Amino acid sequence: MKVMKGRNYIPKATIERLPLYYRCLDRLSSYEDIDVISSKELGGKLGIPSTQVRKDLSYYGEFGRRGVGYDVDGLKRSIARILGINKLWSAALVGAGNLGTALVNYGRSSSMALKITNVFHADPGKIGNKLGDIIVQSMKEIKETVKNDNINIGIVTVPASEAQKVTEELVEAGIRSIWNFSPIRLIVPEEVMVRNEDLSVGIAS
Amino acid sequence: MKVMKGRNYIPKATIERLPLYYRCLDRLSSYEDIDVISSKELGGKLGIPSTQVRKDLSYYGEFGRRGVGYDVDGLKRSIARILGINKLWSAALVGAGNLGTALVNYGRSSSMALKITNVFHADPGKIGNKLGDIIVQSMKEIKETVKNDNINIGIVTVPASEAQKVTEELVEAGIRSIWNFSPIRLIVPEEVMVRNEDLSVGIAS
DNA sequence: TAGATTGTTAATCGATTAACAATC
DNA sequence: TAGATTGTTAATCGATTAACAATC
Repeated sequence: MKVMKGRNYIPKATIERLPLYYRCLDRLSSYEDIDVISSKELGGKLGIPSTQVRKDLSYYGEFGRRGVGYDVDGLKRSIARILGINKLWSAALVGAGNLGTALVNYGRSSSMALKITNVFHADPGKIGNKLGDIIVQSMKEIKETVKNDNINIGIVTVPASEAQKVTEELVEAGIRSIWNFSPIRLIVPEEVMVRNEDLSVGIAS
Repeated sequence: MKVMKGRNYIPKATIERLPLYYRCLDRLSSYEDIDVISSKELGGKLGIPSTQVRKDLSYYGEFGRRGVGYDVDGLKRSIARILGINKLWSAALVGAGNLGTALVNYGRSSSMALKITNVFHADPGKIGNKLGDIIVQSMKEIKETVKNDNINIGIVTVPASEAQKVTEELVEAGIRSIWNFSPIRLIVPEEVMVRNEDLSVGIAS
């Protein structure tokens, strides 16, 4: 039970902070034109103690220069490599409602780790419409599109009543990772990964 | 710095598990017609060790019967009381974009622990529009409305560039809990609680 | 050199789990 | 009574923070 912990164990909490560092650095390099940042400054922007920033990074290597700080672009690239953000994952979103539209917009503005390449919708009235520069497709095209375009992730933003059906279509089309925004627990084969983002849980604390 | 810990400290992790227990119990009593459940069974459904279930609950009181288990309905109601799910919280949403609209719809259909009673938007073009049966109000009215209508929670669904400004207005209006959907970390006075629901972090793990 | 800041070790703090008496 | 299961204490495990030598 305490076998195999090894020297190379990395805390879950650390892994979850990496995306925060990444996005902060991305913003710094894009909009603020800052070349070098100290752990204190980076932490300050995120509400994380400098000592924790350094500890987190130290699990993966030495990225800073003592007495100076971290090169923003360099550290950004290093974290990208750690997170596997280099290869952008392709995602198909099902449900071109308000939430779907919001997510597509989100994806354009901020640096998501995935790119929504296709949008599907059941209601024929919406098919052919554009969300940003993505044309809404018919559900009938899911299977072929997922295969041809090598899509890895399915995003479910349909009403609860349709969520399970849509999920099954995604799985059948070959999707193995699903990001579920509907308030129901999806039933999927074991090999399919579901991440639930149930907004209705809300502030319960 | 280690002052005031007191006997009545409750771990953050415990508090975050309560909604899970609640929803599981709710499902059990609604659909499965189960009256009594052991910590082992309840934990099993959630992937949580029985010993942790018992410890979590023990922070709040004694809800079970030794040798028997927990009364499903009774425990559900107890947790509801702890979480304050009985009294529905009122929330003001700022930003009547796609995400804001999606949340208002969500709130109507599923059982959120809060009710969105007002929607505000900066762009004058949208003021007076209806989201469901809520009329979009001008930002100028925030302060007065929050006070008159006794609103507890602010939901921020504006673009990143506006989020901090909007937050300050909410805080000034007397809001002490903020649910932040913008991708930036909000700066707030110590007494204000922020829950970040940053969708752009996405599937990064 | 003097000041700044990293990377890392050790100490502290917080959360989980094991063990078990109490009780149904 | 025998078996089951709670509530709680103590032990363990994991994460954060303080402290500081190394180094720019």
